[in-house]
Parts: sequence; C-alpha cells; structure tokens
Amino acid sequence: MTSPVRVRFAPSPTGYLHVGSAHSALANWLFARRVGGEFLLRIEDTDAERNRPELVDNILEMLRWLGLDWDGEPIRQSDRGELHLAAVETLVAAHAVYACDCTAEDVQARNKAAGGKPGYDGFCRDRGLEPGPGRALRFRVPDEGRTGWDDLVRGEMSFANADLEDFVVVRGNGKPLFLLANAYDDADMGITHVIRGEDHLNNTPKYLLLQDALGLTRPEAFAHMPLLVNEQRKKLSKRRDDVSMASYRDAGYLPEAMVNYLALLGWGPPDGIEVRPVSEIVDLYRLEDVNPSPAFFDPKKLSFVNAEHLRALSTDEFLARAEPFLTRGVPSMEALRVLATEAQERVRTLTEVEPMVDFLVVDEPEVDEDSWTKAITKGKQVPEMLDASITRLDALAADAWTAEVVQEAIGAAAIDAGLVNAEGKPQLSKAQGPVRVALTGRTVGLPLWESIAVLGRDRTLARLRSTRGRLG
RNA sequence: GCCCCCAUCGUCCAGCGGCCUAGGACGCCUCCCUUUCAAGGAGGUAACACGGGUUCGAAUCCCGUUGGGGGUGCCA
Repeated sequence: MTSPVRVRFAPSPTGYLHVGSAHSALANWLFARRVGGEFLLRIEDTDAERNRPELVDNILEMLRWLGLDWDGEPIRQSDRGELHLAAVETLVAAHAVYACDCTAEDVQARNKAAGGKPGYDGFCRDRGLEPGPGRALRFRVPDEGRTGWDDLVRGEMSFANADLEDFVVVRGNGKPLFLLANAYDDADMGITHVIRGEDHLNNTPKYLLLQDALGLTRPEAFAHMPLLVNEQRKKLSKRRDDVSMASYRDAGYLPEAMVNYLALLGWGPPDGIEVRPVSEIVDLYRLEDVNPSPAFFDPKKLSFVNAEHLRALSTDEFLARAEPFLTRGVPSMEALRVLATEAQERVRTLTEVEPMVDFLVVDEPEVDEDSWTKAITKGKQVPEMLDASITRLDALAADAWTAEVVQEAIGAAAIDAGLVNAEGKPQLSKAQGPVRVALTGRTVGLPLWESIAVLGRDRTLARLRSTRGRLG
C-alpha cells in the first residue's frame, strides 16, 4: 500500500503570482484533486532580504481567485528555522558538510588561474576547518556515482555526481539556504510528488543527495513541468513580460478560462476538446501526458478560450461577472438583460462589455472620430437619413416602442432617404450607420433596433436631432 | 566554458514502428449568413530541423550535428 498522495506549491514571495508559477501550481492541484490527495501550500520566505510580506497576500488571493484551493493552513518556511538548524546539526555530525571560508572572489580568482572554470573547486574540502561565524557549510558531493529519479514528465533522469560542485548549504551567518530548507521540508511534510518548473531540474540531484544524507525518505516521483516562454522563447519573467495573474483578472479574464488555458500549455485532452469545465480537466489531466518542451503563452488563444467560457455562462451569471467592470455606471437590469445575450456573444473579455453598453448611461455618447468620418462625413444621404429617421421615429407612440417597430421605422426612413437597392428594398446596412453613430458614437456595436428600443424614445430622438444639428 | 533539458504547421496540442498523401485547435485568408461588429457555417494557408544508422517499413527507436532554452549565487 503506497502512501496517500501529497503535493505542495512552494512559492517564494519575491513577486506577484504570475502565469508561470500558476501553471506549476495548477499541475499540483490537478494531480492532487484527481487522485484524492492533498495539495499543500508552503511559502518559501527564508530570504529576509528579498521577502515582501504583502506579496504573500497577493499569491493567496490569486490562487483563491483561480479556484486552486489548498488543504490546511499555508506553511511558512520561516517558522521552521529550528527544524532546519537541527537538520544542519545532523549533516555536521555525519560529516556530510564541511566549513568553508572562501569568498566568492577567492573562488573566482582560483578558477581564473586554473583556466576559467566557474563553480566551487573544493578548496576547503579537506582543510578541516571548524564551523563558525563567517564560515559557510558546503555539502560534500560524492566524487562518483549518479543521482537519479523517476520523472513523470521526462522519464528516468540522472546526473553524474562528479558534475555537481560542493554547494553551499548554510550561509556564513548560519542561515540555511533554499536547497536545504526545500529538501528538508518536503520530506518532513511527507510530500510524495514534487511537481515544479523545469528550472529546478538541476537542483534535483542536490536535493536528493541532501535528503539521503539526512536519512530522509525521498519523494516517490518528480514532475518537472515545461517552462512557459514569451514570443522570444525566453522563460516568462515578471520583469519583462507583464504576466502577473492580477493583471489578467483586471483585464476581464475569467478564472476558469485562465485555468483551462494554462492546462492546455504542455497538455491536451485525449478527446481533443480543448475548451471545457475545470472539473473535466481534473478528471482527464495526466502528468505522464505532459509534453516536456517549453510552451509559448499565447494571449490570442487565451482570449479565445475566455470568449468561449464567457458565452457558456448563463445570462445572469454573465451579468454578475460583468458588473464590476461597468465603471461608468450600470444601466438598469431590465435594460441590460435585453442586450446581455447580444453582448455576451461579442466580447472576449469582461472589459469589453462597457464600451458596448455605455451609451445607455452617458448623457451624450462620446463620438469616436473614425466612426464619425466613416458614417457621417463619408456616408451617403446622411442628412436625409437622419431627418427621415427623426420623422419616422417621432411618429411612433412611446408605448409602441419595440425593436420590431423601430426596425420598420428605420426601414421606411431609408426608403424616404433614397437608400434603396435595385428591388426597392431599404439598404439597412447603409442606413443604420449614421443612426448608430448618432446614438452610440461608434459604427460598431450591439444590434441597433434592440439598442434603440432600450435607449428609449426621448433619448433616441434627442441624440438624432443633436447630431443632425451638428451637420447644419 | 561546463552541466542539463527540448526539437511536428506562425502558436498550442495529437501522433508513442505500418491506419500519415501527418490530424485537431488558435491565428491568418476567402466565401456564405447578415442592420454594424461578433457569433455561426463552408473552404484555404501552413510542420515532422539536418545527417547517419536500426528495421521489410521511421514523424515515431539509436547516435551525431545544428538550433532554442534552462542551470551554473553564502537567491528561491
């Protein structure tokens, strides 16, 4: 009987949660949820210099937003200092580490003299220095043999010990380093599968050697996830790529769409259906099926996936999600509901809802210059069309103001204005241009008749007259 | 430099020795539908990096080359 699965996401609060870390977190979460294991959170905040506590809040907030719920309380690595120190004692007692007082400059100078090879040269290995202030502790890496592991994504992996340098485990100030804290905590917390980014691949043999030296149980397996890269094929970096999760949330992306898209990076469902509920992805996702090559984070496809999820929402749900993005005012729910399904079909992000419905809440529509040029300045029979529209619509009773009636009126106006085709039918395509710009300020938007119906008789006529007035 | 990883359309994924004249998706292009824009429908564009093996047979296995990336901290 194998032990129950337990995985962890171990972010370091040195930056906001970005799509790359979220991708790793997701792989952990999907794995744990499918097999009924535990998904733990461990904040790796041992570097006091670079830690920003407020970033922990951001990381937790974004994980919650994505729906990647974790089990138990987040563990702070900084609370585990004593355990790490005890582990250091074990290493010292076992002679697995030795003291070293070389400075980085010393090492570099010797390397230069020796032919320019970077890395530690083992200078202090046999000097028998006593551990003490200012002296780092280095791990005595075996000269021979290989250290390997089972990698769910990449198969059997192994490194020659001879290629590993004697890495530092404890700083000169007595503070244990990431490698030690990480390897120790994973074992101590009973982590069975270590799922992380490929950038940790080179750390893994050191990690394993450390656990061996401490007499700890190694994880059953690892999974080194493909890196997410930008269009230059470089690892996504928070510095140059603006990939913070919060910025996507604020740009109107749905968390389920983000999760869906992230899952598609390095993996594809067996039935080829890419856009689907997260619950289905939980059932289908397999680390064994993850493609090990780096994947480009494609905003265009994210956009498509988001649009699909947006359309799958019920009207009420769509409105609820869109509401926080209506910063210029929220039209009445009755008004919104009429246009909601139309808007839902057209937007790719929630931020795109506002420009489609803001004509309902502003006093005067903001006129888009290009739209004005296109439909008014360069339009045909514009004054005639506006005049005819005003006449026809003004003739309608307020209680007969429906999309159907409005459509008929505009059609009649088009005929009045001479906008007819060979068969004498109104050219609605041309006729609606000036009217749309007069009412919404733009040439593109939601279906006009419905928009007019919702805008109401008074405002519609007022805007048409105002625009007609501008033409002189 | 050294170590390591990766290598199928522009992008993501499928393919795990014959079903491949390589499939799906995004993007892009054309057409249809149409009150604008979308959505939808129908088409189209486009890839196995290269060279050696292994095999009756290779996109699939092995080796090399090339290319890309990651690591190489008393950061995580």
